Amino acid sequence: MNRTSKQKPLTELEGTALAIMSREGPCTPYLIKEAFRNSPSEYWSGSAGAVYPMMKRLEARKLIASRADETDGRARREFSLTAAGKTAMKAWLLNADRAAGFGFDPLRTRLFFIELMTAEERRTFLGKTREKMQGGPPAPDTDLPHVKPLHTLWSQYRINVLKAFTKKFG
Amino acid sequence: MNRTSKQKPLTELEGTALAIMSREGPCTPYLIKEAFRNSPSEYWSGSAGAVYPMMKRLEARKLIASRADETDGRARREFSLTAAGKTAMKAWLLNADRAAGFGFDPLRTRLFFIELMTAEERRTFLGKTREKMQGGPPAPDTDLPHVKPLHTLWSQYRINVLKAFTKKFG
DNA sequence: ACCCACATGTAATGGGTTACATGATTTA
DNA sequence: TAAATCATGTAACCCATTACATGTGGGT
Repeated sequence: MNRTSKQKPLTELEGTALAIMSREGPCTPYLIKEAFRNSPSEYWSGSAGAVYPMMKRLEARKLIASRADETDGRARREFSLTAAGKTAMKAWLLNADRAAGFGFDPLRTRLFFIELMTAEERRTFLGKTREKMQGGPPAPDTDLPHVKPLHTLWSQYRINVLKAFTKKFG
Repeated sequence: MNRTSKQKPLTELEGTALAIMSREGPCTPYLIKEAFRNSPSEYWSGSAGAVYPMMKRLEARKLIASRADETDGRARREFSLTAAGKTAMKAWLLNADRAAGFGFDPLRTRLFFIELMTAEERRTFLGKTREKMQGGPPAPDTDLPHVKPLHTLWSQYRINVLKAFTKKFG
């Protein structure tokens, strides 16, 4: 058993941050923070209090390395992946057990308790939710060819589950 | 503005716990804990350290009330919803803004970074993930007519997204 | 001049995880 | 009788949220 396999596994936040750095090249914690904040998912808050300490942790674990960048008056720090960081990122990314997990869905949770709604509440709830989902957050702005289709596919899938469920139990 | 609208909103854990109590009638924290633990989603850990303190919080907020139950030698406490608890539960359950949110999905997160995988890693990852999803957790055992279909529907749709994505970008 | 975006961080607080501690009852 | 399940809880630790603090640079 080598050293890396003894390391405790990355959290989803940490793994995603490493993946962003791998995609974007050297970047500031601010960019990472904004990437989370701009995510269509409310799960990723992108708060400074979460991101800056996490970067410190990742640096302490030597998965990223920083250098100061003083091209202008602004105090910037740029972080890049170390070799160990890339290995850890790959292990996180390719973790099929994690990937297969259900995660958390606020709609799914509520639909499991649909019997607690009256007929009218049910109608209103399903209608409103569908509206809000159809006018949901826009696809992220990127050049990568798979990102927008994935966003669309996922949004559509959730709307379709809601439609199918409504037909049966609405 | 009345008193309840000033209360800070329930977390998903708290809302779900109230919904379980509403569905099951008076129940022990142990039952609540097990309900979370048996959830197909890894998001709901169902740890004692999360559930017991939460019940204490909900009782302090007078959303639930407890009475001792000493029918046998075991020290049991049973909690039931108060009127305020039912109101709070309904507000949580019918929150369409929350319901429409993306939540968190470990597969979606990883697919957004598919370009960081080599062709072979991609094949292996997509294949393994699909297998694990198809042999996923069984539908919860219940008499409620909508629960099993919802579980099936959700699992199937998620597998279909993976299939569609694989066809385009695998 | 003023505001917004860029940019970095910390302090207090809240709450979840892991591990521990205890004891009764059921099942193999 | 030994193990698993029922049943309740706490303590130490970790980490995310909210709010605060500070300062630069660009646009109107």
